[in-house]
Amino acid sequence: MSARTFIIPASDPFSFDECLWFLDRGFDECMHTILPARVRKLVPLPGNPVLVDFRAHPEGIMAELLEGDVNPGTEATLRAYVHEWLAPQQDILPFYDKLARIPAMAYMPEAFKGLRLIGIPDLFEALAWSIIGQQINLPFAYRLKRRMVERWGESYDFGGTAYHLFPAPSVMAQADPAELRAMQFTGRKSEYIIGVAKQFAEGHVSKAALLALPGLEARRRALTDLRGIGIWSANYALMKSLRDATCIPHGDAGLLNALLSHQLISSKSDQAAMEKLYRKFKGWESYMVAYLWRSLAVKS
DNA sequence: ATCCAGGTGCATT
DNA sequence: AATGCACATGGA
Repeated sequence: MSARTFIIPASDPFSFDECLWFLDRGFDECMHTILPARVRKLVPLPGNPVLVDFRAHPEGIMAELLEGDVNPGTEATLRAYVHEWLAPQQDILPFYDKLARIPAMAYMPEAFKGLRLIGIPDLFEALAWSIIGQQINLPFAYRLKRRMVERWGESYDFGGTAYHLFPAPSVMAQADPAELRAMQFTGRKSEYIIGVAKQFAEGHVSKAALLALPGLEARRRALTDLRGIGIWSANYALMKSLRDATCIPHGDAGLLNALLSHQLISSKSDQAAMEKLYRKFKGWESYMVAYLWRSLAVKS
């Protein structure tokens, strides 16, 4: 009999509460369920989805398998998944040193202590989500995602609560764009999502293939070659799914607002100030963005 | 009402 | 290479 409870160690500083904050920002999120001091998620281990309960533990995170079969490889795969999702073992102290050098951001290591960049391990999910979120407000984007997930994603009911997997590319590749359109996706977004799904289903795109490319620029190019994936979406997916540390979703509405509110730029077109700031976060650009996004939730 | 939302692709200069 | 525009709808 295999263990059903795992301790996933974290490197200091790590805050499970900050993870929960991100996962529970008041949006209609359908990919996990928040309970007091814990989050439950259907984790898509290959061929064997498992329902996992995550909560804080003195050493980091405690993960408890609530439903699903435990195989010899389950623990290792689950640990790898959590690393891609929450990165509890990433050493963020070098990033905090950089924050401390920017007066307007020097409060962040204390205010957001232990916050990690929360990832989206499934590359197709990250890309589809980036398409959904283009040029609309977040509450509406979450509503669209829920409609798509509930219509095409695998669903499991545990104790009266529905848990979902993000729809597989092979399923979305066969979807009728008119159905997405009827769910208030734009006609264009319907085409984009189904088109990207087809590229996955036909084997032209995969996370492994993207990782095998020689460098960031090649990866960016491979993504922006997809119709519907512009530079913003490519950088978003590289940051959230491949956990590339150096990606900035240039032009992002939230990022620009955060830069303005911290008076780090004088206007949304102040490219010079942006580049000057970004240079100071070399190697940690993605974390800089994540923390600026975090700051948006703090009332000014 | 009006403007802005986690933008992108395509047509026109 | 730069600029303009449609896309669709919700929230403030």
